[in-house]
Parts: sequence; C-alpha cells; structure tokens
Amino acid sequence: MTTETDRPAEPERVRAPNIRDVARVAGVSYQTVSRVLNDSPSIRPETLQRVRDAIAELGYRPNQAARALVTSRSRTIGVLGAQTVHYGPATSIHAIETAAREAGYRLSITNISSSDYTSIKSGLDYLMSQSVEALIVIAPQVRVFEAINDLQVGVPYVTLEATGLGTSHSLWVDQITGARRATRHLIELGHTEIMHISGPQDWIEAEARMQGFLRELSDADLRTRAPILGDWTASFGYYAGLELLRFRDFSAVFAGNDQMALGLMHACRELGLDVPGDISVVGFDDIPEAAHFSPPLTTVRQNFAEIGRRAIELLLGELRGDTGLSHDPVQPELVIRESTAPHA
Amino acid sequence: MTTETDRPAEPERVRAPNIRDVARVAGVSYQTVSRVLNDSPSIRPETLQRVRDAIAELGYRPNQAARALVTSRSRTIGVLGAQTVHYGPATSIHAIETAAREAGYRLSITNISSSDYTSIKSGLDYLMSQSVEALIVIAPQVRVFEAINDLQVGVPYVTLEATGLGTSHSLWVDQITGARRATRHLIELGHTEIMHISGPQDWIEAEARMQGFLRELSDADLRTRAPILGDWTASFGYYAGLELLRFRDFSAVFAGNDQMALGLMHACRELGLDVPGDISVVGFDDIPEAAHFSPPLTTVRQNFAEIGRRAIELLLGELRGDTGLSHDPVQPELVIRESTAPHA
DNA sequence: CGAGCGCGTGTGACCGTACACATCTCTTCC
DNA sequence: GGAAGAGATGTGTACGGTCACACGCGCTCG
Repeated sequence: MTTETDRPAEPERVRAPNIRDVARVAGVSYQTVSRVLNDSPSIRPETLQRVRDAIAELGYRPNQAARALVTSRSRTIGVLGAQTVHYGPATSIHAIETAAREAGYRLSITNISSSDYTSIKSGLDYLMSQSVEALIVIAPQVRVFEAINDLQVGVPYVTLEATGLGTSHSLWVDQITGARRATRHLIELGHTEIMHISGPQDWIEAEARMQGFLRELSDADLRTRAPILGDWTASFGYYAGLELLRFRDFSAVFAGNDQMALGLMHACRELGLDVPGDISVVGFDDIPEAAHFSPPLTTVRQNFAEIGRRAIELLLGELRGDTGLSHDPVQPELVIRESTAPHA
Repeated sequence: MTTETDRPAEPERVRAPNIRDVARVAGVSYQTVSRVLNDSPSIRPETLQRVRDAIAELGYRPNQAARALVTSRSRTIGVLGAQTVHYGPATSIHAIETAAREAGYRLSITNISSSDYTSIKSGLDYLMSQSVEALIVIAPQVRVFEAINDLQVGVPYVTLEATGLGTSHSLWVDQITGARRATRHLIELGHTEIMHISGPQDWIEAEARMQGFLRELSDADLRTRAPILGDWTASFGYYAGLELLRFRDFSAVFAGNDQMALGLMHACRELGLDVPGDISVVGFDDIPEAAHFSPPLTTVRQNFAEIGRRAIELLLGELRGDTGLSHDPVQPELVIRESTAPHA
C-alpha cells in the first residue's frame, strides 16, 4: 500500500501493454512472447503457460497496426460496396464476413455514396491504404471497372454480381439466364405482351436482366417494347404500375426485383385488377418476404450467401497461389408461386 | 531500353513507395513529405507542388498501419453487429458509415454469429486490437452488456436500439412507447382481445416491445395473454398465424416487426379472413415495403438513419471532450394505414 | 570423444510514419 | 548592424511488432 502512496501519482498509466511488458512479467524475452502469439511449435509447455498467464494478467492485446506494418499482411479483405442496405448485397456481405472470419480474415468495408468516378476512386484509395490483401467489389456500377483498372490495385480482387463481361475477376450470378427463365415462363403460359420494369441504368444487373428479357422475347419472335427504368423500390413499382395500367396493352410484367413487383401488385389491387387473373407478375431475387406477398410471388432466386462464400474461397485460393479456381457462374433458379397464371 | 536488359531482373519491385521514396523524388526530406500529408501550414507553395507531383508520380499511398502505430489514432470506429442483414441494423450501419466518413472516420465492422459470451468477447477483442477509437454496438442481445463491462473497453462507446436501461452509453429508440402507441391505437379502435407476436427472447427490442404491449393493456384493464415468441421472419408469422387462427378468440394482433405481420396477413388471407375486416394487424419498423403490403400495413416507424447519425455525433463529441450531449431517446411514430379498423 | 544436429531461447535490425527538437535563412526593429 | 523572431526545412527517436540470425544446451553417431 505504502509503495503506491509514496509516489505522487501514476505517471502515465494510459499506455497499453506491449510484448516487452508481457516478457518482463513472464521472465522471458520479447521474442518468446511473439512466438507464443504466433503459436510457434518449439516452446516448452511450461514457458508457454507462463507467457499466457502474463498476457491474461496484463490484459495484453496484440496491436494489429504494428503487426500489419512489419508483415505487410493485414489479414483484412476490403469490400467496396454500394447500396448495401438492399437485401442482396447485405446477405452477400454477411456471408463474406462469416467465411472470412473462419479463414482468419477480417473485413474492411467502405460504401460509395454516389456512382461518380471520384467517389469510387476515393473508396478504393482508402481500402488500399489499409493494405487490404484482397478486394471484393459489390458495387454494381459500371464505372467501378474503369476505376479498378486505372488504380492498378495490386491485389487479387473479385467483382460480384456482374454479368460475366469476360474479365477473370468476376464471380457472377448468371443474371441473363435468370431473366430469360423468368421471361420464358411467362411465354410458356401463353403471354405475348410482356412488360419489363428494369432497375437503374448504371446497375450492371439491371442491364443484364434487361438483356435476358429482350433476348428471350426476340428468340420467341414476340414484340419487344422499351422497358421502364426504375429505381428498385416498391414505391416506384407502385407508381409505374398506376401509370402503365391506364392502358392495359399487356398481360404480364417481369419486374427487375421483388420490391418493384410488390409495388406493382399493389397498383393492380388498387385498380381492381387480379394478379394473376388479369396480370401475371414475376420478380427477381426471392427475398424472404416474397413467399408471403399477396399473392405469393413467382420470382428468380439468387443464392447470395453462396456468392459470398465463393468470393472468399476464390480470393483465399489466389492468395495461397491456387490459381484457376472455378469462376463458373452461379445459376439462379425460377421459383414458381401464385403470381403467374396462363394467359386467358 | 538497353539499361533495362543489362540488369538480370528487377530485384524486388514489390515494395510500395514510402515517404522517403517520395522525398527522394521531390528532393526534400521525408519530414517535409510528412508535413504535406498532414497539411502543415508552413510549406512553401513551390515545395508543396514538388511533393505533390512526386506523390502522384510514384502512386504513393500513406500506410495506415504505420500511421496508426505511431499516433495510436486509427481514425476508425468499431461496430459490433448481429443480424445486420435485417433492414433496421443495415440502415443504421449505412447511416453510421456515411456520418463517420464525413467526419474523416472509417468503420471496422464485425458480426457475431451466435449470442454466446465467447463469440461476443472475441468480436470485441478483435475490434480493440484494431485500436478503434470508439465503439458502436448494434448487437441487441442482452449478454453484450456483460461482455462490455467485463472487457473494460477503454474507449467511448454507444449501444444502439436498447431500452434505456439507464446506462449513459445507450442511444435508443423508445421501443416501449412505440409499442404502447401501437397497442393504444388498437384499443382505441375498440379491440379488447389483442394478441402479440414477439421477437426472440434474447433480443432487447423484442423484450421492450413486449413490455410496452403488456403495460398498455394493463393500463386499459384489458386481459393480457402470453405473447408468442417468434424469430422476426415472415415465415414464422405465417405459421404462427395458421396456428393461432384456429381459435379466433382475438380480433387484433400486434406483431413485433413488419415481416411477421406480413406472414400473419398471408395466413389470414389463406384462411379466408379479411384484414382489417376480421382481424386488425399492426407491425413495427415501417420497412419501405410495408406501405405496399396487402393491405398497406399500419406500423410504427423507426428512424434508423437518425439513430446512426446520432450515434456518430455522440461518439465524436465524446472524443473531442464535449461530454453531456443529448442522449434523448428517438421517438418512434405510429403510421396508420389500412390494416387496422374499428372492432365490429 | 568431438562433430553435427535439433530444440528452446535471446539479440539486432527493420517496417513506415509522426513528433520533438535542431538548424538555417531571411526579415524586422531598435 | 546585431539581436530577436518567424518561416521553412532537416535529424533523431519512438511506436509495437516480426524476421533473420546467433547462441547454449543435450543428444546421437561415426
């Protein structure tokens, strides 16, 4: 007790303990402590225990910054995201996080607010300055690709949810095939006049789904009409529906995602039209709520979690040197529920 | 050309340029480069330009790890999340990210998979070892609080979406008041037999909403009955609905969130019951889709984005020393749509 | 019986940056 | 005209780890 009151005050008790502090307490050299931290095999069990005790006693926590500095390995994977509030990206990120953690990696996530070049570049800049070891891009805007090429990111990277533009860096759900399946389903039901409400123009998936839609129609020699460009929201689907349904010159709609399909069905209901009796509706994504819409929505299921896992698998493989892992697209699946019916 | 072929090969061209490389190219000392990076006022414009040019030429990027090591300021805010796939947490995180970026901070996010103590502790451990300057907890499980206290996190922190348990560290939406408002709305419509489908028991919000529900009922001298414990999903709402509606001894349901309300309405529809004609339904959260449900859902709106902003504001204030910023709860708002009607 | 080897442990250097301080030049003022 | 001060720049050191290497010890083997 007296020893404590002798000195006027604790000089600077703020500094967190480091390996040398631990070493002093354990009565070993700092290198031995480092060995314990990196579980080196050649440590006497007794020494190991002493060091562990010292670590616990001091509440020592290794400093990642210092470790990253010397090894230039941050054990961090960067994620460049956009609109990660949406179900798809959020699910993918979650799967990525889980898979990464299991492999001993962590995530550094940054979102870009707008899709302009500067914003993308600053996001990438930030991630690179974190010395991330790999990069996952979930920002589905076209311009991201330019930025990545320009900036010469020197690490393995993967872009998600693209359209298989041919780069060896994309891991994609085959959106085009998915859209074709949805469209074919409507055609097979006898629909000949089919509308498409698309996502925003600068989203790669929106473009891909639109492509799939148009190709399938033209393969079936059906009349194609200009898709409506939406913004993914249920509200857009609703207002677009109110507008479109003034002229009922179509009997089916393929919506770019489930939310817009929901809004559209709301509009139908309000105008006294039956889904699927009067209008058939197909969505895209299969969000968990889609099965409980009124009526339950026929849609295209994307396995976002699978995508996330595959992304990590691919990147970690590349980091280990295992090149040539499968980049096969993930195939989406048509889920038929009750929002589609044969054309009268 | 010849100069390149003379030497056998580039020795080790991998190292990223550092400030000394920049200094050499610019013809100044490394300290001057450092000054430019931290925009020190006393630099001759000409020197400034030379350094900037050198930085651009080499593609130099400051190394965050080194900077964090020496300053012990990481300019990073840690986020401990759980279930961040849900709309609420995802929206909050997004707002946090935006607000943090505007203030020059970045986020380090880690999710806990299970709600057991070890998992929480390891998540916190990770964040602390990243030397985060502050901490935001979005994991609404009760046990998180114990962990935080045990681990002696030495940084300012804020927990979101709690119930105002009295700690000075929580920033909360007043869930209890929200739940009371929803319940009162049903009572005012003349309903006397009201069910509650709650969220999982270890979620603080679920508990709070349940409390609000029970208190309002008891204040109105109405019969209370045991709430059903759900899991937040639409599917649960659906199956619970099918089960409950076998005995129609109630005329209204207060669901713990919008998804479960959706599932419940699905069950009603399937059993030929009209919402709100036969059964009134209230949800919680006001997810963007709720306005387009069938019927559009009466629910309690939470401003998740506001919460996120406030969290950052609070933490940055504390880091600057501005203590005593407002911890006032964010008030949720009842949004009346078409899923509730007077009791016949 | 000494060389060689593996095990367990310690010593010095270095990663890239910021801070404290030193140095130099040029102006200003009495 | 010399001291004082401000402005612009350079030098040493520390941050907390890891890596390469060195060292002492006990064992095996020719």
